[in-house]
Amino acid sequence: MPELPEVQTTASKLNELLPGLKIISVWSDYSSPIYKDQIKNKKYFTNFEKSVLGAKIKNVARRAKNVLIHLSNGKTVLVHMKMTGHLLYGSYRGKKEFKAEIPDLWRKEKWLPNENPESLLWDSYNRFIHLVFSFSNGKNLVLSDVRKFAKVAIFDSSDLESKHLKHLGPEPLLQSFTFSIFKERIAKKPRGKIKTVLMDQEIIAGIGNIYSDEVLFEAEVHPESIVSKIPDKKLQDIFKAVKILLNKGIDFRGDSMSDYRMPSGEKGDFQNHHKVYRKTGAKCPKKNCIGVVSRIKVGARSGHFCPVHQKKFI
DNA sequence: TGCAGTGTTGCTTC
DNA sequence: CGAAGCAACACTGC
Repeated sequence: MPELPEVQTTASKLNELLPGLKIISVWSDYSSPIYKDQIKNKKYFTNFEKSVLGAKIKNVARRAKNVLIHLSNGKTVLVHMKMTGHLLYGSYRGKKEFKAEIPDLWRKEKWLPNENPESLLWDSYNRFIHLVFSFSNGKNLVLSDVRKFAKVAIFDSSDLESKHLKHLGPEPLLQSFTFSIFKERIAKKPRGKIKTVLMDQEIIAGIGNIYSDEVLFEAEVHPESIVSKIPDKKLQDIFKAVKILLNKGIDFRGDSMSDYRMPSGEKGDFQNHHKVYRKTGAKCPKKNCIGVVSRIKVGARSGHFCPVHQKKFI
């Protein structure tokens, strides 16, 4: 779910909506175990609150699968949505005034992201709201998360790349991410299975289970192929497919097969364009291929592929 | 009814 | 050292 295209969609939308807004209050049920860093207990939350209150949003960006909310005071709020986290922007029943106690009410009543009637489906997610920023314009940014894996932290903006995001691999959609860089990165795991290596955030940032399956289908490489055994020609196909599919994911505004939603609560569309992901038993969509999509465990994840035309290099 | 499976990451174990 | 397993959590579907 939130892989690079989903996080990019969220960050881009928020970057249209939030810059210039002033944070006038922040609420969180900090007893929740999700706030691994500063927001895990009351004392830390007070510090978090101090750092964001009164600050203006400068802009919102993405690095790997992290949403980065840069503030005017030199701080950055980092949000990782993990499996089921959502950043939603909207109003509480159109009320202008916000009171810090209101989230308890939201859990029972209605949250209307962006006042979009279709978003009523999100009513059922009210009780999973764990963090609320409210802004000078009467609107709010909330983090809802059923499984409570999402991570929120605040850092000095200047420390981000040099310290907190240092371990991450390069951004695959940058021009500077060339074929030779790609080869250099995956060569760090010569004995790894290609699907697992593509999903390793320290090797390349942003690819997860959905896009790795789709990339390998496109490149016609079996997910269990061993990195060092894959011929150069095939590596080029994988490299091209990474760029194509991540861009396609962004063009379709993310993948909502599971429960990813945009900040408005609307669905993305990439789930309607899968070739193999969660298509077990379907006929291989490649022209003239007689294969049937099968599913195997690769590492601890399920991988979907066509056993006929995706070649295994071992 | 019960249990396997679900997008991610990071810690523990071997 | 690297790779594999599993935990964090809650819900869905077979």
